[in-house]
Amino acid sequence: MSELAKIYNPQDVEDKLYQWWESSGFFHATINPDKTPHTIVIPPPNITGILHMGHILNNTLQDVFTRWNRMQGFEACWIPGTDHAGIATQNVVEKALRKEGTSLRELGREKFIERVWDWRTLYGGTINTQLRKLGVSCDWDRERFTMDEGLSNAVKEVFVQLYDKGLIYKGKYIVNWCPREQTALSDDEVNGVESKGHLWHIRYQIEHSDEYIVVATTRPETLLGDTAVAVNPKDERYKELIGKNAVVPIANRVIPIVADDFVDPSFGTGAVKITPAHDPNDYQTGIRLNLPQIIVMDTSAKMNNNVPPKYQGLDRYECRRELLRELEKLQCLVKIEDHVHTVGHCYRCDTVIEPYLSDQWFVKMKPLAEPALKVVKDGTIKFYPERFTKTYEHWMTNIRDWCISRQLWWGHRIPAYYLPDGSIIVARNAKEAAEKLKAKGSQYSASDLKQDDDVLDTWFSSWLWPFSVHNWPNETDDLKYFYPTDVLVTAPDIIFFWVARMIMAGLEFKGEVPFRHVYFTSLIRDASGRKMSKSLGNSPDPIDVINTYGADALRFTVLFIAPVGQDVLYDNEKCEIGRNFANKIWNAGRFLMMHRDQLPPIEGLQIASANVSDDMTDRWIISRFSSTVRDVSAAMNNFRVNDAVKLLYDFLWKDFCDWYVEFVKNRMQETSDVQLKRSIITRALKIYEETLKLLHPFMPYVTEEIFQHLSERKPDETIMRTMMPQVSATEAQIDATIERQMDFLQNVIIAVRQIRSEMNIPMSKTIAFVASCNEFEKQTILENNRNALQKLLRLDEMTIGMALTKPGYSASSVVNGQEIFIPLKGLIDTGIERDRLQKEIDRLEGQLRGVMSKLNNQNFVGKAAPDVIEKEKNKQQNFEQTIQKLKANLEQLVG
RNA sequence: GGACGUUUAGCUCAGUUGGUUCAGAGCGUUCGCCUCACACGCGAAAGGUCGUAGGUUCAAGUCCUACAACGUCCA
Repeated sequence: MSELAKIYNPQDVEDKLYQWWESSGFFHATINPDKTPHTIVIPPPNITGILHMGHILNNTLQDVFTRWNRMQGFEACWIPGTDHAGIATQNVVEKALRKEGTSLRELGREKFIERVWDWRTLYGGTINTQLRKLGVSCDWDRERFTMDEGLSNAVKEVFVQLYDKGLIYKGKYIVNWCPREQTALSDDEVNGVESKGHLWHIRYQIEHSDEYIVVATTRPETLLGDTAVAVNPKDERYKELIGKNAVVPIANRVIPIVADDFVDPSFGTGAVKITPAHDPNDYQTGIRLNLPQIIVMDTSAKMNNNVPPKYQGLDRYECRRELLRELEKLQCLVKIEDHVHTVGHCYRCDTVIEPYLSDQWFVKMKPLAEPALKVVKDGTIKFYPERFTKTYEHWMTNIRDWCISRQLWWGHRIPAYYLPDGSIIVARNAKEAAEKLKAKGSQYSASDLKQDDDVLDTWFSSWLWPFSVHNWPNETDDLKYFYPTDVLVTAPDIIFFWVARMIMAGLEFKGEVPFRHVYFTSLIRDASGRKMSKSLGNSPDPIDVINTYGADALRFTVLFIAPVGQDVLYDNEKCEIGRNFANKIWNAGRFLMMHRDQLPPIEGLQIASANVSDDMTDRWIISRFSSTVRDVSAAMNNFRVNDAVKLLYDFLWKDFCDWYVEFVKNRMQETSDVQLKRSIITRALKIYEETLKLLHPFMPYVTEEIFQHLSERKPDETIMRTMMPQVSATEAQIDATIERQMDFLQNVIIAVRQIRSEMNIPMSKTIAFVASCNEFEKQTILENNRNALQKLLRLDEMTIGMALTKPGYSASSVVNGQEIFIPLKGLIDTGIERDRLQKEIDRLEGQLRGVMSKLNNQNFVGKAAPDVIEKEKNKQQNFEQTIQKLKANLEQLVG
């Protein structure tokens, strides 16, 4: 056993331990019928991603749950993996191609996809390498990728099943189209951004008349695709015009003026232009009123051949400018108002979304949503914090169909095959498609089949993740054992994208919920509350933080500062909390081991039991430890990780180090009995070791490192595979009497320290101590701890007795009814002491007044519970007695 | 516009079922200490009419209503 450094240095231990853990297979779970599994699937990070602070919190939590349950005796399995991220990955590789002077069109589909796989091999594992630095205990042998063969099979299987059930359909629909990515996006992939725009008032001439109708629009360029003008049927202003026709300026197309309840008479002019092919609301109106749909843009949001030649080929915004200029010239532009409205942006590239009419594949969501809503409502799946169930319910009851096709090459290609006559065969693969074709007795042959060019939304593979990782639809042993999972840890912003859909998929395809608990993490913001983003540059690199403070420090800090369900304001400096705590743990162990190793080796010594001792401080720390086991376990069972971390911090730092270790120090000095010394230190080390186990899930490295130093370990003996202290085994040792007695002793010590501090008596000066008790029990406590008092308070003289008289020139204090005197002849400043006593008297008299106003209130005495009244009476008595003593001391001081 | 959340010490936050000396912790600040584990430390102190206004109750930081500010999601 080597000497331990004075300060814990994470750099010396982290990589070494992680390699040992991983190579020893400690993270690996095996199917074990004797154990209950505890499974977590990682929210698979994007292969193009690098580790950021959000991942740190999320993955620390998953590791905490995994390590905690592993040490509770479960067969804990945390399945890692990555997500192929269609748009993001295709973008990254396209960018690389552009640098090389080529493009994906030039390469062609097959070559391009090869290039993406190459890229993935080279860079796709970055984030998992980084995650290892955090200390995560993932079962890396089970690592999966959403484009792996097994997962692809799951995707195809699901597509076919849903299609056969009539839950997948292809249709023309107005979708969110990203002109830059050249793909449709689901509603959830669009961010509404509030932006300043204008409301242009444009007049349309009434056909065969000199009259006009003025419409207000935020998007004048779409007027080229207008197929109606709509007004509210109740709007008196326009009643006469309904049924007449208007002429679209510039396009000079004649369109009807129609009535629709949807129109808000108070908005703009009360008359709106209807462009069914370029606006989702207009699309609905168009369907209702059977209006034509004129597409006026191409997929890049450039104006197409359906507009007058002068505008063809213009970008939508150029077109807007040109059009406005022309309208002004024609005196059709009546008014321009400033207008703030929400504009959809692509969540990947931030380009303004163009609502666009196109052929897409959809999943009918209603039938899937109903059972998924039920399991959350009835508590089969629990959300933490619970309030997210409301968000979930709201979304699930207003669910819309899911657009799942994406116009990309990178992803799961849609398993739909077309025949020259336009008919569709949906099949798991080309061979099956050919078989189905044959079975239909079609005129066509297999060579006529052409697969759909589009791929599926990435989430269409993610929603299967909890069972596709086990190669479903094969009923593998892993699937049987490890599904369903226990807890999902994720961010609330993907509750719709992912969580809801996983629940639907689990129920639909496995007939069972995919997880029982969903823990929604906080959002990490910077110190001034801004979201962390690349463009702001306010996002620290977690790897730098780990290198500076240590992984344990980062983990612990993030858990310590993350309030449940609230955003976290993070700042690198806060990692000092965790770093200092790790160092505290380290030094406590170092100190105890130093003492142990100074003792001569003794044969055959053993303490009867770590939890049996006559010593009050031993019994106290055992009680405190047992309370901590109980409370931490309860917190973990309720997913209150933040509470667990604080309980452990307080126990180790305050109870164990500040008090217990200080007592141990004295007891070690007090005796020369080697046997006794060894028994004291062994017991302290035992409690310390058990505390390390409790701490291990939160701070895996420092606890393992010390664990290895604590005694000779077998080569494969690791703290992460030990058993956690169990509530059932410890709770009988919680001893309220001992805790109360210790509390008194601590209060006495604190009182004397206060006097020292306020009287400016340095520790280099010894003082005398007189305790005048009125309770025998309290006197005994002090008697039994003479040595500790003497050492901790630096006393040269100690008098403990019942009803003693106050020595002259003394500072005084009343602790739990017992009087403490510190004779300070020559040192005492009566002014300071008088102020001190008066202040305490004032404080207590204030408290007493509060109590008396209750007790004098007939309503209180008449209506409050008897035990509450009894407590108030006790308080009154205590306050009065203490005040009396303080006053007496104050008078004597003056006299 | 709708839903949800937040508002407690200079800062960041605990405070569960209304009642225990309930007004707390960490950081920061001030004072004193290199006390032989730790200065990434030890000891002590100052600091808040618990967002505002009402209400319920013997009793409200805690429950109810309205309002304000901020935040998130949805339209």
